[in-house]
This record gives sequence, structure tokens and C-alpha cells, in this order.
Amino acid sequence: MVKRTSFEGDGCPIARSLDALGDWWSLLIIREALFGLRRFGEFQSKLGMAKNILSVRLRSLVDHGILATAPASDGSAYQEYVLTPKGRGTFPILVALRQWSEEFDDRPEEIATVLVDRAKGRPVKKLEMRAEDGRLLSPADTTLKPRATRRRRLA
Amino acid sequence: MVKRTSFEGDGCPIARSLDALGDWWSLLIIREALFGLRRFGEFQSKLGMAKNILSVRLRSLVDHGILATAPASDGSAYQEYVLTPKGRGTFPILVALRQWSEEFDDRPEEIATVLVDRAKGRPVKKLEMRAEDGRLLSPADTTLKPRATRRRRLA
DNA sequence: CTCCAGTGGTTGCATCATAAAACCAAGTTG
DNA sequence: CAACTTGGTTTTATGATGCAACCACTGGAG
Repeated sequence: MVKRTSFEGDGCPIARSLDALGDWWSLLIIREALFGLRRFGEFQSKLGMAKNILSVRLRSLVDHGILATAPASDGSAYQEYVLTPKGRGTFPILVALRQWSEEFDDRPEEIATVLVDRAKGRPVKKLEMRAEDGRLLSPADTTLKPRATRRRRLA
Repeated sequence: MVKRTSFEGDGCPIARSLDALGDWWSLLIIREALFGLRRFGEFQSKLGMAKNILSVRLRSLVDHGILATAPASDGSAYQEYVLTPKGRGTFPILVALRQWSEEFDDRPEEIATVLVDRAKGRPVKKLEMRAEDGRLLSPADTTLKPRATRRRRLA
């Protein structure tokens, strides 16, 4: 079993997320999908990746419920890949990755784009972690608690 | 070159982030480091990963300025791996990954832990994206702008 | 209908990364 | 100083990745 060590059974939600989108291409595919790309060829030419890898990744993302295949859209008989709500839910992850790069990259001058508020054209604020009551939290202000395990319902 | 396609030269900050921590183990190592793990053996036994891989990953994280080697701490002559500010800066990424899993995982009952506000013991709020003036932004409220740059891009 | 270009993949092969286990050297302990 | 622990490296097997070639289907021109 020299497999890629799947984290499916792991109790850590971070590991579980990585199991779905923790490879080199998945998040980039999702990024392009958020930009509106839908067709196989669009992803392939935009990302410049091998078609077989793209094929595998798209299938994996569909299996994970992040993308769904839609039978049409512009009339042609081809298939499209569209984000599900679960897929669109990755947006904060992408923003966090982007902001981390903006803040800590060794060569920030190579970063080509800025995420801005569409209305004002100004950069978005850094993501903040807040408590239920709105207090700003630092990492040190948080801790992990075991989840209250409730009885399993309908196996 | 069939290499792992490094995204170092890419202008996309997401790709640049993934280049540093986009593999299966790096973010989990960082997660453990945020929990206070410092020693090689601690990471190895907690994550259950092969020692050679851990060795390579730790070196990579050090090269990327995410971890730094500290010569001691408890008196022993061994070496420790501690997070740099850049490493601690990944916290929002981990929170985003965690929250995505909490919100969309197909088997949420398998998630073992909850991130809580230490003071109140209550779960932290979802990360929010806000404009400079504080308005809450949805993905659709944002757009990408080319960065103001004086340097020519590679043709 | 036939031919042909474009789209959307799959297959083969070479190379790289990963994993498990064996091995090893320095540090620490008895 | 002998034994054990820590912190790795080496070896070997196998899975993943990348490129190129190939193939099926679509849509359009003739």
C-alpha cells in the first residue's frame, strides 16, 4: 500500500479538505472555474496542463461534489463543468492563499493581480477571524475542542 | 522535464502559495507546528508519515522560510523546527480549510474537533471577506485587477 | 454523404515523487 | 562504554505526473 495516503478517514477537517483539493492542480482549476471557465479546452489552454491530468482532476472534483457536469449551455452538444455550491464554498480558501502570498512572498513584485472590491476598486481587507460576539481573534485566542459526538443516526 | 511543474514564476499568487505549501503534508506539518510540535520525532509520530518524506518536507519548509531551525530549547543538543512569522501567517488558510470541511463535508459526523474561541469556548465565526470600508463582500462583489507594475512581463 | 478540422478525451511510455523498511551516526542514559 | 533514543539517509518498490501520440465524436463545407 504505497498509495498516496488518503486522509478520508482522518478526523481532522483540514486533512479531509486536503484529501479533496490538496493536490497541485485542483485549486487552480477551481480558481479558473470561479472566473467562469467551463469547458475542458478552456481549462487546458489556460492552465497549460496535460490533458490526461486535467481529465483525472476534473473527474475527481466531480466525484467530490465540487464540480458538476452540465450537458450544455451554448447549444453545442459538448459538456461543461460548473461549480457546485460546495465548489463555490472554496472561495475563502483561495482568498486566504492569495493574501498569504501577498503578505509573505519573497518576490511580491512578481504577483500580477490584486483582488479588489468591485464597487470601489480597492483591495479587499485581510480575512479576519472573529468570535461569535465579534471580537477579533488571534491564533493564540483559539483552541481545539473535541466535537460533541452525538449518536450516529441512520447508518 | 517531467518535473512537478513548479509555479514559482507564475504571476498568480494562489499558484505561488501552492508552490510553497501545496503538497499533501506541508499544511499538516504546519498545523501540528501551530499546536506546538517542534521536534522531528513529534511530527513523525503524530502524523504517522515516513521519515524520509518528513525530512524532505521539513527542509522544503525551512527553505521557503516557513519554518526555522532552532538549536535548542529544552537543553538537549538536538534541533527544533519552529514557525516563522510567515509560517504563522498560514493560520487563516488552515481556518478556511477547516471551515470548508465543516460546512460541506459529506460525513461531518467524522470530524473530530471544533475550533473555538478560547475565552468563551464557542466556535469561531466563519471567515468573512470585507471591503476596506467594512462592507461584507461575496465572491461576486470582487474582481481581479492587474497590479500596477513598472516591470515588463516575460513575453 | 464524405471529408476534414476542432473538441474532448484515452493510452503508452519515460520520469519523478512517495512510502515503507533497513540502515546509520550522533546524543543521551545507565 | 554499552545500550537505547533521536534524527535522520539509503534502498527499493510503486504510484503519480507529464508529454506525445492516438482515437471518438461534433459540426461544417462541399
